[in-house]
Amino acid sequence: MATKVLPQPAPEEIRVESVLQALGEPVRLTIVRALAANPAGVCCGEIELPVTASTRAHHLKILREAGVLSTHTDGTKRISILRKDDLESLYPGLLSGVLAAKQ
Amino acid sequence: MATKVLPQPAPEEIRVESVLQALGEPVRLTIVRALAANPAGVCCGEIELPVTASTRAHHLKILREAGVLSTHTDGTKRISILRKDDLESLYPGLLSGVLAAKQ
DNA sequence: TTAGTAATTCGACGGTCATCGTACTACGAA
DNA sequence: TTCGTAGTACGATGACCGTCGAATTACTAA
Repeated sequence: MATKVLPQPAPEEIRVESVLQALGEPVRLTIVRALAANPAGVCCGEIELPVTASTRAHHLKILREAGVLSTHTDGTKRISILRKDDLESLYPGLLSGVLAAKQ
Repeated sequence: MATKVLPQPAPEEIRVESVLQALGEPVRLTIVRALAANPAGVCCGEIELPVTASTRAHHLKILREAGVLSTHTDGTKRISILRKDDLESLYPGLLSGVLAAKQ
């Protein structure tokens, strides 16, 4: 099965303002927490969110373009994975600090 | 000289969404970097920013209400200090990760 | 008291953003 | 091919946000 990776910024293109802005929204933070709990990747639609499908796609796009997550196709589904290593090397401690927050 | 501390959230009232949202704005990130470089505190007006005084006050208020910094009076001036310890205990690594980003 | 300085508050304006519904694309199954 | 499913793209709308100028407060110095 041929999988395709959706366009995303290279590590050196990632800007911290964009990452922080992406993380500073409740729905997107929920997505990031779900991805962190599933290192193997999560199908977008499986995350329970209080928004419609189009809004969900909108948030995933913002997270992907900010460099927070990576998405690849898998048939009709799309699997998203947290770019944990890239973020950790760019901003060591940032992600773990965010995830340490009690919800 | 009597100094007063401006109202700010207690550590248990600080929400990670608010902190991330506060940090995810270029002007405010500049302020945080300036405060991080001066642990003793900085007079608001001394930070070079591409905005007017009223906008500067607006950003400082957002940072203070999010729990990112603390402000106390010193005569006509107001000294702001990064709440490094509070943030570090709530979100270990977050602040250092943000500050590690090359500008 | 008077003048001057540092900073905030208020109201307004323009731009951005989260949200939705609808239409559309891509893929798999029958 | 036809249908159903997963997801995206587009346009519209209402809310929020960053910015500013003007007015105001708080403090110091003369």
